[in-house]
Amino acid sequence: MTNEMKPVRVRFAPSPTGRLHLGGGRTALYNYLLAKKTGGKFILRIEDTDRKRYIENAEQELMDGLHWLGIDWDEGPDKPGEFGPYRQSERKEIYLKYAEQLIKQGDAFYCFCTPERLHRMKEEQEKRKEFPHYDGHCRDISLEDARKRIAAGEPYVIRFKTPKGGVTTVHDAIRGEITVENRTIDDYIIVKSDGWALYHLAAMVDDHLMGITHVIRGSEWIPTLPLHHMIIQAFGWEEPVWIHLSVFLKPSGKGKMSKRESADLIKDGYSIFLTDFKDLGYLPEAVTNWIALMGWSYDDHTEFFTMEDLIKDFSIDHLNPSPAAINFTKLDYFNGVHIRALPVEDLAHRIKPFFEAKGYHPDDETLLKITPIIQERIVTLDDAPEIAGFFFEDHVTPQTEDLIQKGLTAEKCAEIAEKSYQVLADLPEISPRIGEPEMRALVEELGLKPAQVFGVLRVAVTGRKVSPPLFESMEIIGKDIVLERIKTAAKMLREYQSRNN
RNA sequence: GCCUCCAUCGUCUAGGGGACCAGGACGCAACCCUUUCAAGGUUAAAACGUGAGUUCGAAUCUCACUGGAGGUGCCA
Repeated sequence: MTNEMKPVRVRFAPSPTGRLHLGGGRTALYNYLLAKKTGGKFILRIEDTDRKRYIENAEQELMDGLHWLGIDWDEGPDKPGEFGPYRQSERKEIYLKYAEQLIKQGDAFYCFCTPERLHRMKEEQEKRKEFPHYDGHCRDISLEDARKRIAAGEPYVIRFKTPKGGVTTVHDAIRGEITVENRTIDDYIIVKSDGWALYHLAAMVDDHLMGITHVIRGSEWIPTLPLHHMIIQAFGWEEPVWIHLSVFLKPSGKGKMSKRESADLIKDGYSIFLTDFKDLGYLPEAVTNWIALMGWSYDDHTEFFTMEDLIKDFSIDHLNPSPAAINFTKLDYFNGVHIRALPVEDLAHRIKPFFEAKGYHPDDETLLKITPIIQERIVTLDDAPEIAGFFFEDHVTPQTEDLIQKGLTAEKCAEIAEKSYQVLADLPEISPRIGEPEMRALVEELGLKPAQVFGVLRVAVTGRKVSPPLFESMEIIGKDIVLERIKTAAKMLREYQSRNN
């Protein structure tokens, strides 16, 4: 069905009031996917009508976050199109014009109630255990009187006039019919006293003017969906297909992430803010794959998706309406999978900054050599300097205790180091091809287990008990340094031996 | 409180009346592979919230309850 969909026009319409989080990223992604899939257009619109909440760098971070994920738009603040401007703060007059139309039609009215009166009204309603709603005080002021009061300089807002009886039913593409009693829909303010339109008006006007065919947005808009429907009806416009996505819950599944919890996450190497994932060592491919699957699925077994795959396979009828708990463990899994899927050169390029951030100075040649042997061992790019940083250190500092293998004495281990030295010193070079066969012969000769002999070597050469494959590592380090380190280790073991006798 | 939405393994999910004593994935456990750590392979444990109803037959449809979430702003 979706395969034959006509080109859509969709939009992602965030407000620059904070950082772009996972949920917003997913909403943007789904919009983008639907546009690409149908050969339609994806529009980025900035909803910045609330000047009080405006945050200076938010818009830039928003765009950076989307770009990092691999999402680009056809029209937006930085990409003029025929439906612009794409910042609501630049469209003030447009909204006023349409508000005026609503007033003339009798679908909206001027309201002169002071915030104080409204506050008192609300308190009384709460005392009487009624649900808070506008009491209709200014609903029936004649247009003539209203204009006089405005001319006299009285402050006012514009409210949409909702019907008092009956029900309103709106269709959502993934939830079916959503029916609400009209009496529960308030006479919402659509233009503030400062002359700025509110979301309910601005978004409906823009969606219409920008030719939006499908609105994919968060479920927090479900309660006001009937209002939006009424506004569109009042103008006589064509209604878009509504698609309300579920929310993301915290990992426990109990409620959504609080500000405090979001801030704490970073200590564990996670975040819910899109722009943090890069520095945390996550691949945009992995994050995209991960969030795509929280609320959408393809079939009962496919889970690896590139952006290209997603564009090909995405469809709105596989969207899931229920809330999803964020599972960071699964992100780690996806990151590993996508790291392993990367060409070596690409991965080498991506881990370089992480080495540099830890103070290493990786040369590209060495980097290219170590990348294949750590590729299946790192979960985040950030792990790379941790497990392979020693390749760029001049000296390693093994612990004597680590050099002594389980079930062996220091003396025996010293002997292993010394004999290994002799074997390796005679070779033209050390690599899995040249060196390993000889060393295995030595293992045989000594009557030991491979793990014991290689264990001594591993700690001696890399300075650690856990490392990438031994012979590959020694090849990269080079014969001279390897021999020097083995010699040092042997000396340490001998010293330990005499000290403890 | 009121309104609305949601409800399958711990988590993400497949499932849209018989194909399901419910499939996949993460995680967890065991085993195999193995010079460490990973990766990979095999196996195991693990779910249809409760109660009615419709039907020859319900995870799938209806209702109630329960639980969870969202909304209730001159925010978006």
